[in-house]
Amino acid sequence: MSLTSLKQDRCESCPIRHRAVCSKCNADELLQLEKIKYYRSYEAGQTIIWRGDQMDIVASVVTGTATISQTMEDGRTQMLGILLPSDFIGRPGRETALYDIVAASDVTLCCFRRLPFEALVETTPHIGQRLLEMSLDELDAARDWMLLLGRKTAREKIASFLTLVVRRTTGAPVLPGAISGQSVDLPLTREAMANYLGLTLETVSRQFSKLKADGVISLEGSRRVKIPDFARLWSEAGNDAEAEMS
Amino acid sequence: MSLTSLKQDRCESCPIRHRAVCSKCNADELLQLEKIKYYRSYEAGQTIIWRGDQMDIVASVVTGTATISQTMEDGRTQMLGILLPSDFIGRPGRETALYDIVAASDVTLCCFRRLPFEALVETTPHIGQRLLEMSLDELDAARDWMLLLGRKTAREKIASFLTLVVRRTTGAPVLPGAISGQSVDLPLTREAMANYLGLTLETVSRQFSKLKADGVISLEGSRRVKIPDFARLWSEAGNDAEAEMS
DNA sequence: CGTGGTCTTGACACGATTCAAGCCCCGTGG
DNA sequence: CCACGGGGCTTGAATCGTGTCAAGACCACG
Repeated sequence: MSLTSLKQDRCESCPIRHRAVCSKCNADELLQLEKIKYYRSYEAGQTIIWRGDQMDIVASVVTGTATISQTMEDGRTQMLGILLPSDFIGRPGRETALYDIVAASDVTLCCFRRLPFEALVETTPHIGQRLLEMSLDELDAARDWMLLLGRKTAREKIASFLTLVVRRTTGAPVLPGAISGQSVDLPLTREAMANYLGLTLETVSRQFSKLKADGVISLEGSRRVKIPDFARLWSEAGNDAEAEMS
Repeated sequence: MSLTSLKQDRCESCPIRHRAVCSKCNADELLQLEKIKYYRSYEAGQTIIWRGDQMDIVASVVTGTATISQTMEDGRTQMLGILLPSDFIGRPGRETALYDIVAASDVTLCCFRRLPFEALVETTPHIGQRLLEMSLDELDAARDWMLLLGRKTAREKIASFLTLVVRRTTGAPVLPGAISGQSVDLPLTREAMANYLGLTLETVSRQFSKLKADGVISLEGSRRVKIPDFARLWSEAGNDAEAEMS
């Protein structure tokens, strides 16, 4: 439970200044936000928010990775999303959390008390606009994941996940050829991947072994994957061959 | 391909006036919208939008039911959502459609050309605010569905779907006791349910038979279901016993 | 009365889970 | 320095749930 609270740097130099909920704000609006913000850190493994908690704050992820997940009474859990720097936590107008948020690595958040933030959303359109954009992007991501969960095989799920990791770590849209031969670190354990993909950890492990045996990937230790041919991986993921690899 | 276009009634008397994207608008703002809107109808089964289509419009569903879905190259398809009256189609800033939209019944839409609509979103905050609320609601719905797709058994999926239908047709939050003994019509075919639930139509059919054999439901024809004990159905759906049946 | 669409049911196959054992790596303490 | 322990990971064998393929029932409609 060691969490630090610190009053903080100027927003100007913030690493997520240009992508977070504040990205459209001008200098004036930024000042408003600066007045009500504070940073807070969590250690890897800590639960940041429990389902059902009172939500008195909203926040942006500044550094680290967190997960959104939901757990059934009997322990089955489904991860609903991964939160990376600049992603937003909480929802204006919502009083209690619907999902668990857990720090997957050490995490620091830029927090705002909910009520003042809501007031700001009303008065400064740029925040609301950016929040809308981000929400719609998340909605698209959730829907893509629904196809994966509902219809893809275990092998396709793993391949899809790997393309996701590649796109996230290399950043933005990439040409298939350009990124073949690269290695990426997996940000999640086998168990966490299983929860993300709607599988068991044993199935995840087996599919990694099979993809390796088939030459689609090679493993450099259990948490680092080399992808000799990205286009091959892409097609293993069950994606349209011609689809833009957004 | 018989679709009608008609210039139309005043927004004042619109059946979705108080729930759609325009619900927060005042009289002035409504006038602005009225100037650029037009109605358009589709017959059951017609595809309203194909994935990849140019999206020159956005729209609200006025009457009828439509589905959002995504199909893989080999034909596997996953339904991503159901669109009911007042639900919104399209996204400001997006040029091409990511998903197929299909009329599940006869449907009429209230359409706006995208560019003028986007301009309006910028200038009239009430539209943007409402759009944000609606998007966040859809995001929550999508996430709940992810748990279903990733972790629930076929039986739980069917039971969950039935509770969804009950809640939608009886309207809003309901007390468990109050709605036991009611019958509801299923708005989808077995195949459409299968696509919604990530199952095959045979599995859907079998689970209906089993739930009937176990006394959880009874069938009045294949498209009408009677639920003698809603609390029982609710627990079959794998939901927390104490959770508010929102 | 025939036709096509929707739904049900059965037999079988297959993919994923479950249960179990054991490996590897790393940090801790004797 | 090495033994120990634990977490993360892999692998195997058996089981179970769902998909696949196929046949036939039901029903509305022409």
